[in-house]
Amino acid sequence: MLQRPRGTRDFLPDEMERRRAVEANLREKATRWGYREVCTPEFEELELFTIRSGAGIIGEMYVFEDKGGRKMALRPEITAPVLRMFVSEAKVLPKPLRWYYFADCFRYERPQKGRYRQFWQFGVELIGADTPRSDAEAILLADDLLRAAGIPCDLHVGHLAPMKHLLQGLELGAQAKAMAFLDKRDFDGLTPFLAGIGRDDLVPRLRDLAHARTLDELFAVTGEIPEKKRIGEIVEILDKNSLVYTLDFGIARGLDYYTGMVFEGFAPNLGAENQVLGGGAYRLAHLFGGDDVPSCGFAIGFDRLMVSLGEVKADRKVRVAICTTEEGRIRGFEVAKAFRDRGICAELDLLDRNLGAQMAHAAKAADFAVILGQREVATGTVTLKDLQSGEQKVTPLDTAVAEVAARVPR
RNA sequence: GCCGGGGUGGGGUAGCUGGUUAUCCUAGGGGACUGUGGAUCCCCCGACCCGGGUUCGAAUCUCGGCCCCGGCCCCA
Repeated sequence: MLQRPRGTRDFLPDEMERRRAVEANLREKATRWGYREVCTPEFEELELFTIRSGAGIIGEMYVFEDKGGRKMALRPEITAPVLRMFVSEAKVLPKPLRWYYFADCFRYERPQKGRYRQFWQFGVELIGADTPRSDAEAILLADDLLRAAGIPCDLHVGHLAPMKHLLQGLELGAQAKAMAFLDKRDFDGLTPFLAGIGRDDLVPRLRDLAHARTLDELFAVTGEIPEKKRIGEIVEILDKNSLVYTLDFGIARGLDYYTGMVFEGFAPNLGAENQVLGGGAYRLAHLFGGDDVPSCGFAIGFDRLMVSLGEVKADRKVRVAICTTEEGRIRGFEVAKAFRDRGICAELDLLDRNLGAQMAHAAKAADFAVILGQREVATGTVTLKDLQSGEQKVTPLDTAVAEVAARVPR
């Protein structure tokens, strides 16, 4: 038996229906906010990703050489491709651009709960806006999407400015390290690190920063900083919209291209990999040869979302099973077509089963049975049976179709 | 890359201190039932992850690999 590649999954129809149902909710919501779908290639030049994230990520990517000897990579994320696309063909579109994508990504990592080597992201990029309101829109949209998906998510919202303000005396490498410790809330690691460079005086203020849950607590730590007004405006918008969230100025997001507002979302039932959403304000376009366009975006880990949702059933479509005796087999195709033409799912028996066996099958898989035998064929009628109630009647075909159509939920 | 637990029909399992034809449930196909139901009864289909070793004999013991689950690291 051939095995499927490690960290990948097969999806049976039940699961695909669940995934598509959730996906449809996400698309619908993003569309209502004015976001439109974009799509980029499944693979890109390797450099696109190393420019953004450094050569260190090569070990965690699917990298290959194409027949022309070019270094390529399966996309490990979609923000960089989208910004590449923006720079190469959308620079002149009226700003801001509101784009979303739903697509699969590939990372060569050790699989664990909610982490696969092929996984799907639903992401949003808001390009060319840099105001408290654009920051707030991204956060509110993220919340709206997670609600649409049915996930009770714990949203953490922060801003990098306060942390950078406190760390401004340190050299860049030390700043990055300190931020990584803070992001993990690893004060046991942070303290000796800062002591090692003679700055353990910062530890108490950093600790207070990471624990600040209100703006008063935040600014008590940082004092006046240039971003105070902007952070205040973001928070005001979130609060006026009754958003439930946690202020968290310990978020560092591990990447240096984030420029200001950052946020993350955590969902239950996920074990060690419980972050389902991450994003913030960033600047990337200049890396791909464009102007330094400010952007803001986030991505939702779709597979984690589905794991967190657990066992939910997608609504099943109304199905009609056409059950025939030998005399009705040919007419069955016409009858099935009449239902299909009205948008109703209709299936025929293909196995020469006797009527009893067809009915038994229909009872498991369908909502209605349409019985076609010698009598129906002779009189040009059908027998429509409601498999829930057990009621049945002999009617003309279009009456039967209309009756079933009336039962399809809209 | 590291640590722990696993891998038996499509799904779930018993066996696993080596020994006839590998257990049971479920799903699937057929029949009892060529004009009507998910019940019942009967039949059928279908599995020891792969490879080496020990042995008269391996699902069982052993080694390696692959994969799965959970965790560490990482997490763009």
